[in-house]
Amino acid sequence: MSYVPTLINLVINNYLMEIPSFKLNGRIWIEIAEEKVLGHGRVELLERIHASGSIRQAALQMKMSYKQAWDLVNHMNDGFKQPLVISKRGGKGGGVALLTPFGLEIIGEFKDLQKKFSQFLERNSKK
Amino acid sequence: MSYVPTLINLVINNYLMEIPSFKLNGRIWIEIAEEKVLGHGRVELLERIHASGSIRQAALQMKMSYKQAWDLVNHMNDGFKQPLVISKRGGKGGGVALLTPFGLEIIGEFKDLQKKFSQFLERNSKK
DNA sequence: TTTCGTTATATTTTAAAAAACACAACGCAA
DNA sequence: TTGCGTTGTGTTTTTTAAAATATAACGAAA
Repeated sequence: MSYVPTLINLVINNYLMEIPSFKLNGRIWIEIAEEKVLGHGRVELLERIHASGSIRQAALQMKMSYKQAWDLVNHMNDGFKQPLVISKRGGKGGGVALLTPFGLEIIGEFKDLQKKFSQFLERNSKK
Repeated sequence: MSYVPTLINLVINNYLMEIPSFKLNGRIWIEIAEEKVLGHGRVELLERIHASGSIRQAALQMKMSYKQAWDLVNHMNDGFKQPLVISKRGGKGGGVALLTPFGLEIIGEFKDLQKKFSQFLERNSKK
Protein backbone atom coordinates (compact mmCIF):
# COMPACT_ATOMS: atom_id res chain seq x y z
CA MET A 1 0.00 0.00 0.00
CA SER A 2 1.34 3.37 -0.94
CA TYR A 3 -0.56 5.76 1.31
CA VAL A 4 -1.93 5.47 4.82
CA PRO A 5 -3.55 8.56 6.30
CA THR A 6 -2.40 9.27 9.82
CA LEU A 7 -5.94 9.91 11.01
CA ILE A 8 -7.12 6.48 9.96
CA ASN A 9 -4.13 4.89 11.62
CA LEU A 10 -5.24 6.46 14.84
CA VAL A 11 -8.78 5.24 14.37
CA ILE A 12 -7.99 1.63 13.65
CA ASN A 13 -5.88 1.29 16.76
CA ASN A 14 -9.03 1.77 18.79
CA TYR A 15 -10.29 -1.67 17.71
CA LEU A 16 -9.42 -4.88 19.49
CA MET A 17 -7.76 -7.68 17.62
CA GLU A 18 -9.14 -10.79 19.23
CA ILE A 19 -10.95 -13.09 16.85
CA PRO A 20 -14.54 -13.68 17.95
CA SER A 21 -16.10 -17.12 18.15
CA PHE A 22 -17.35 -18.45 14.85
CA LYS A 23 -18.66 -21.56 13.21
CA LEU A 24 -16.66 -23.11 10.41
CA ASN A 25 -18.94 -24.52 7.75
CA GLY A 26 -18.41 -25.92 4.28
CA ARG A 27 -19.20 -28.41 1.56
CA ILE A 28 -17.29 -31.24 -0.06
CA TRP A 29 -17.85 -33.07 -3.31
CA ILE A 30 -16.28 -35.70 -5.51
CA GLU A 31 -14.74 -34.72 -8.82
CA ILE A 32 -13.75 -36.91 -11.72
CA ALA A 33 -11.92 -35.34 -14.64
CA GLU A 34 -12.19 -31.87 -13.05
CA GLU A 35 -15.95 -32.13 -12.90
CA LYS A 36 -18.25 -32.39 -9.91
CA VAL A 37 -20.07 -35.71 -10.02
CA LEU A 38 -21.27 -36.24 -6.46
CA GLY A 39 -22.15 -34.05 -3.52
CA HIS A 40 -24.52 -33.70 -0.63
CA GLY A 41 -27.68 -33.15 -2.68
CA ARG A 42 -27.00 -35.92 -5.18
CA VAL A 43 -26.39 -38.41 -2.39
CA GLU A 44 -29.71 -37.55 -0.81
CA LEU A 45 -31.35 -38.00 -4.19
CA LEU A 46 -29.75 -41.42 -4.60
CA GLU A 47 -30.91 -42.48 -1.16
CA ARG A 48 -34.47 -41.44 -1.90
CA ILE A 49 -34.43 -43.25 -5.23
CA HIS A 50 -33.19 -46.31 -3.38
CA ALA A 51 -35.95 -46.03 -0.80
CA SER A 52 -38.80 -45.34 -3.21
CA GLY A 53 -37.70 -47.12 -6.37
CA SER A 54 -38.68 -44.03 -8.31
CA ILE A 55 -36.89 -40.97 -9.64
CA ARG A 56 -40.14 -39.06 -9.67
CA GLN A 57 -40.97 -39.80 -6.05
CA ALA A 58 -37.44 -38.90 -4.97
CA ALA A 59 -37.69 -35.62 -6.83
CA LEU A 60 -41.07 -34.82 -5.28
CA GLN A 61 -39.73 -35.51 -1.80
CA MET A 62 -36.84 -33.13 -2.40
CA LYS A 63 -39.08 -30.53 -4.01
CA MET A 64 -37.18 -30.49 -7.26
CA SER A 65 -38.52 -31.06 -10.77
CA TYR A 66 -38.34 -34.51 -12.27
CA LYS A 67 -36.21 -33.10 -15.05
CA GLN A 68 -33.62 -31.77 -12.67
CA ALA A 69 -33.50 -35.08 -10.83
CA TRP A 70 -33.18 -37.01 -14.05
CA ASP A 71 -30.42 -34.70 -15.31
CA LEU A 72 -28.51 -35.21 -12.06
CA VAL A 73 -28.84 -38.99 -12.28
CA ASN A 74 -27.77 -38.93 -15.89
CA HIS A 75 -24.76 -36.76 -15.08
CA MET A 76 -23.71 -39.10 -12.29
CA ASN A 77 -24.00 -42.15 -14.48
CA ASP A 78 -21.87 -40.40 -17.09
CA GLY A 79 -19.29 -39.07 -14.65
CA PHE A 80 -18.52 -42.39 -13.07
CA LYS A 81 -17.71 -45.09 -15.57
CA GLN A 82 -20.58 -47.23 -14.37
CA PRO A 83 -24.24 -46.42 -13.70
CA LEU A 84 -25.27 -45.70 -10.14
CA VAL A 85 -28.93 -45.87 -11.11
CA ILE A 86 -30.67 -48.17 -13.55
CA SER A 87 -34.15 -47.31 -14.71
CA LYS A 88 -36.84 -48.80 -16.83
CA ARG A 89 -40.08 -47.33 -18.16
CA GLY A 90 -43.48 -48.90 -18.59
CA GLY A 91 -44.88 -51.92 -16.81
CA LYS A 92 -46.23 -52.24 -13.32
CA GLY A 93 -46.22 -48.87 -11.59
CA GLY A 94 -45.32 -47.13 -14.85
CA GLY A 95 -41.61 -47.68 -14.44
CA VAL A 96 -38.89 -48.24 -11.91
CA ALA A 97 -35.47 -46.95 -10.90
CA LEU A 98 -33.02 -48.64 -8.61
CA LEU A 99 -29.46 -48.38 -7.42
CA THR A 100 -26.69 -50.62 -8.63
CA PRO A 101 -24.38 -52.22 -6.03
CA PHE A 102 -21.84 -49.71 -7.30
CA GLY A 103 -24.23 -46.85 -6.53
CA LEU A 104 -24.75 -48.12 -3.00
CA GLU A 105 -21.00 -48.42 -2.57
CA ILE A 106 -20.49 -44.82 -3.67
CA ILE A 107 -23.11 -43.60 -1.21
CA GLY A 108 -21.28 -45.33 1.62
CA GLU A 109 -17.96 -43.87 0.55
CA PHE A 110 -19.33 -40.34 0.45
CA LYS A 111 -21.01 -40.63 3.80
CA ASP A 112 -17.73 -41.73 5.34
CA LEU A 113 -16.04 -38.68 3.85
CA GLN A 114 -18.84 -36.42 5.00
CA LYS A 115 -18.54 -37.71 8.55
CA LYS A 116 -14.82 -37.01 8.65
CA PHE A 117 -15.45 -33.57 7.19
CA SER A 118 -18.08 -32.74 9.82
CA GLN A 119 -15.54 -33.60 12.49
CA PHE A 120 -13.01 -31.36 10.78
CA LEU A 121 -15.46 -28.46 10.77
CA GLU A 122 -16.32 -28.99 14.41
CA ARG A 123 -12.67 -29.21 15.46
CA ASN A 124 -11.80 -26.00 13.64
CA SER A 125 -14.69 -23.83 14.77
CA LYS A 126 -13.85 -21.32 17.48
CA LYS A 127 -15.83 -21.57 20.69
CA MET B 1 -38.19 -50.48 -2.09
CA SER B 2 -41.21 -52.57 -2.93
CA TYR B 3 -40.39 -54.07 -6.33
CA VAL B 4 -37.19 -55.13 -8.06
CA PRO B 5 -37.53 -56.65 -11.51
CA THR B 6 -35.54 -59.81 -11.91
CA LEU B 7 -34.15 -58.73 -15.27
CA ILE B 8 -32.62 -55.61 -13.83
CA ASN B 9 -31.16 -57.57 -10.97
CA LEU B 10 -29.36 -59.69 -13.52
CA VAL B 11 -28.11 -56.63 -15.36
CA ILE B 12 -26.67 -54.81 -12.40
CA ASN B 13 -24.64 -57.80 -11.34
CA ASN B 14 -22.61 -57.37 -14.48
CA TYR B 15 -21.04 -54.17 -13.14
CA LEU B 16 -17.94 -54.08 -10.98
CA MET B 17 -18.09 -52.51 -7.55
CA GLU B 18 -14.64 -51.02 -7.11
CA ILE B 19 -14.66 -47.29 -6.52
CA PRO B 20 -12.59 -45.46 -9.16
CA SER B 21 -10.01 -42.83 -8.31
CA PHE B 22 -11.43 -39.39 -7.64
CA LYS B 23 -10.49 -35.98 -6.38
CA LEU B 24 -12.18 -34.72 -3.24
CA ASN B 25 -12.82 -31.00 -3.50
CA GLY B 26 -14.75 -28.49 -1.43
CA ARG B 27 -15.14 -25.08 0.13
CA ILE B 28 -15.11 -23.77 3.66
CA TRP B 29 -16.37 -20.51 5.12
CA ILE B 30 -16.81 -18.76 8.41
CA GLU B 31 -20.29 -18.19 9.79
CA ILE B 32 -21.39 -15.90 12.58
CA ALA B 33 -24.99 -16.06 13.75
CA GLU B 34 -25.83 -18.67 11.10
CA GLU B 35 -24.68 -16.35 8.33
CA LYS B 36 -21.71 -16.62 6.01
CA VAL B 37 -19.36 -13.73 6.62
CA LEU B 38 -16.05 -14.89 5.16
CA GLY B 39 -14.96 -17.28 2.44
CA HIS B 40 -12.43 -17.78 -0.30
CA GLY B 41 -13.57 -14.91 -2.50
CA ARG B 42 -13.94 -12.38 0.28
CA VAL B 43 -10.45 -13.13 1.56
CA GLU B 44 -9.00 -12.54 -1.88
CA LEU B 45 -10.90 -9.26 -2.02
CA LEU B 46 -9.49 -8.21 1.34
CA GLU B 47 -5.97 -9.05 0.25
CA ARG B 48 -6.33 -7.00 -2.90
CA ILE B 49 -7.74 -4.06 -0.97
CA HIS B 50 -4.76 -4.34 1.34
CA ALA B 51 -2.33 -4.39 -1.57
CA SER B 52 -3.91 -1.55 -3.56
CA GLY B 53 -5.44 0.63 -0.86
CA SER B 54 -8.59 0.79 -3.00
CA ILE B 55 -11.88 -1.06 -3.12
CA ARG B 56 -12.32 -0.08 -6.74
CA GLN B 57 -8.93 -1.39 -7.83
CA ALA B 58 -9.49 -4.63 -5.93
CA ALA B 59 -12.85 -5.05 -7.63
CA LEU B 60 -11.39 -4.37 -11.07
CA GLN B 61 -8.66 -6.94 -10.49
CA MET B 62 -11.25 -9.54 -9.57
CA LYS B 63 -13.54 -8.55 -12.43
CA MET B 64 -16.45 -7.71 -10.19
CA SER B 65 -18.43 -4.50 -9.99
CA TYR B 66 -17.49 -1.89 -7.44
CA LYS B 67 -20.96 -2.21 -5.95
CA GLN B 68 -20.58 -5.92 -5.38
CA ALA B 69 -17.20 -5.42 -3.76
CA TRP B 70 -18.52 -2.67 -1.55
CA ASP B 71 -21.52 -4.77 -0.52
CA LEU B 72 -19.22 -7.63 0.42
CA VAL B 73 -16.99 -5.35 2.48
CA ASN B 74 -20.02 -3.86 4.17
CA HIS B 75 -21.42 -7.27 4.95
CA MET B 76 -18.14 -8.41 6.46
CA ASN B 77 -17.87 -5.32 8.61
CA ASP B 78 -21.40 -5.92 9.83
CA GLY B 79 -20.98 -9.66 10.38
CA PHE B 80 -17.94 -9.33 12.57
CA LYS B 81 -18.40 -6.90 15.41
CA GLN B 82 -15.49 -4.78 14.20
CA PRO B 83 -14.60 -3.40 10.78
CA LEU B 84 -12.12 -5.32 8.68
CA VAL B 85 -11.87 -2.45 6.23
CA ILE B 86 -11.89 1.29 6.88
CA SER B 87 -12.46 3.64 3.98
CA LYS B 88 -12.51 7.32 3.33
CA ARG B 89 -13.69 9.31 0.32
CA GLY B 90 -12.29 12.44 -1.24
CA GLY B 91 -8.79 13.83 -1.00
CA LYS B 92 -5.61 12.67 -2.65
CA GLY B 93 -6.34 9.84 -5.06
CA GLY B 94 -10.08 10.33 -4.63
CA GLY B 95 -10.30 8.15 -1.55
CA VAL B 96 -8.67 5.27 0.23
CA ALA B 97 -9.50 1.94 1.83
CA LEU B 98 -7.32 -0.07 4.15
CA LEU B 99 -7.43 -3.07 6.42
CA THR B 100 -7.62 -2.83 10.17
CA PRO B 101 -5.25 -4.96 12.25
CA PHE B 102 -8.32 -7.03 12.99
CA GLY B 103 -8.92 -7.53 9.27
CA LEU B 104 -5.36 -8.71 8.78
CA GLU B 105 -5.73 -11.07 11.72
CA ILE B 106 -8.88 -12.58 10.21
CA ILE B 107 -7.15 -13.14 6.88
CA GLY B 108 -4.38 -15.03 8.65
CA GLU B 109 -6.87 -17.15 10.55
CA PHE B 110 -8.76 -18.10 7.42
CA LYS B 111 -5.63 -18.96 5.50
CA ASP B 112 -4.57 -21.29 8.30
CA LEU B 113 -7.95 -23.00 8.13
CA GLN B 114 -7.78 -23.19 4.36
CA LYS B 115 -4.37 -24.83 4.52
CA LYS B 116 -5.60 -27.50 6.90
CA PHE B 117 -8.63 -28.03 4.71
CA SER B 118 -6.50 -28.47 1.59
CA GLN B 119 -4.54 -31.16 3.40
CA PHE B 120 -7.79 -32.83 4.40
CA LEU B 121 -8.97 -32.87 0.79
CA GLU B 122 -5.67 -34.25 -0.42
CA ARG B 123 -5.59 -36.98 2.23
CA ASN B 124 -9.12 -38.08 1.39
CA SER B 125 -8.88 -38.15 -2.37
CA LYS B 126 -8.52 -41.59 -3.90
CA LYS B 127 -5.47 -42.21 -6.05
C1' DT C 1 -55.87 -53.63 -26.68
C1' DT C 2 -56.72 -50.06 -23.38
C1' DT C 3 -55.33 -47.94 -19.13
C1' DC C 4 -51.91 -46.28 -16.06
C1' DG C 5 -47.91 -43.96 -13.95
C1' DT C 6 -43.44 -43.59 -14.82
C1' DT C 7 -39.20 -42.68 -17.65
C1' DA C 8 -37.13 -39.70 -21.08
C1' DT C 9 -36.66 -35.35 -23.51
C1' DA C 10 -37.51 -30.71 -25.37
C1' DT C 11 -39.38 -26.25 -24.94
C1' DT C 12 -41.25 -22.32 -22.57
C1' DT C 13 -41.82 -19.47 -18.66
C1' DT C 14 -40.52 -17.60 -14.31
C1' DA C 15 -37.45 -16.23 -10.66
C1' DA C 16 -33.06 -15.13 -8.89
C1' DA C 17 -28.55 -13.47 -9.37
C1' DA C 18 -25.29 -10.67 -11.49
C1' DA C 19 -23.92 -6.89 -14.04
C1' DA C 20 -24.42 -2.38 -15.71
C1' DC C 21 -25.59 2.21 -15.20
C1' DA C 22 -26.23 6.60 -12.89
C1' DC C 23 -25.10 10.06 -9.70
C1' DA C 24 -24.36 12.49 -5.14
C1' DA C 25 -20.69 13.15 -1.57
C1' DC C 26 -16.19 13.90 -0.39
C1' DG C 27 -11.56 16.23 0.40
C1' DC C 28 -6.99 16.99 -1.22
C1' DA C 29 -4.18 19.58 -4.55
C1' DA C 30 -3.49 22.62 -8.25
C1' DT D 1 -12.67 27.21 -6.08
C1' DT D 2 -12.41 23.83 -9.56
C1' DG D 3 -11.08 19.28 -11.09
C1' DC D 4 -10.23 14.64 -10.04
C1' DG D 5 -10.94 9.77 -8.74
C1' DT D 6 -12.76 7.39 -5.29
C1' DT D 7 -16.45 6.06 -1.87
C1' DG D 8 -21.33 5.33 -1.12
C1' DT D 9 -26.06 4.25 -2.70
C1' DG D 10 -30.06 3.43 -5.58
C1' DT D 11 -32.08 1.93 -9.87
C1' DT D 12 -32.27 -0.47 -14.20
C1' DT D 13 -30.89 -3.94 -17.33
C1' DT D 14 -28.98 -8.26 -18.57
C1' DT D 15 -27.76 -12.83 -17.78
C1' DT D 16 -28.21 -17.13 -15.66
C1' DA D 17 -30.42 -20.67 -13.21
C1' DA D 18 -34.52 -22.82 -11.85
C1' DA D 19 -39.11 -24.12 -12.44
C1' DA D 20 -43.00 -25.19 -15.09
C1' DT D 21 -45.18 -27.15 -19.03
C1' DA D 22 -45.80 -30.46 -22.69
C1' DT D 23 -45.53 -34.84 -24.84
C1' DA D 24 -43.70 -39.31 -26.69
C1' DA D 25 -42.23 -44.01 -25.27
C1' DC D 26 -42.81 -47.84 -22.61
C1' DG D 27 -44.58 -52.40 -20.69
C1' DA D 28 -47.20 -54.89 -17.19
C1' DA D 29 -51.90 -55.86 -15.95
C1' DA D 30 -56.78 -55.80 -16.48
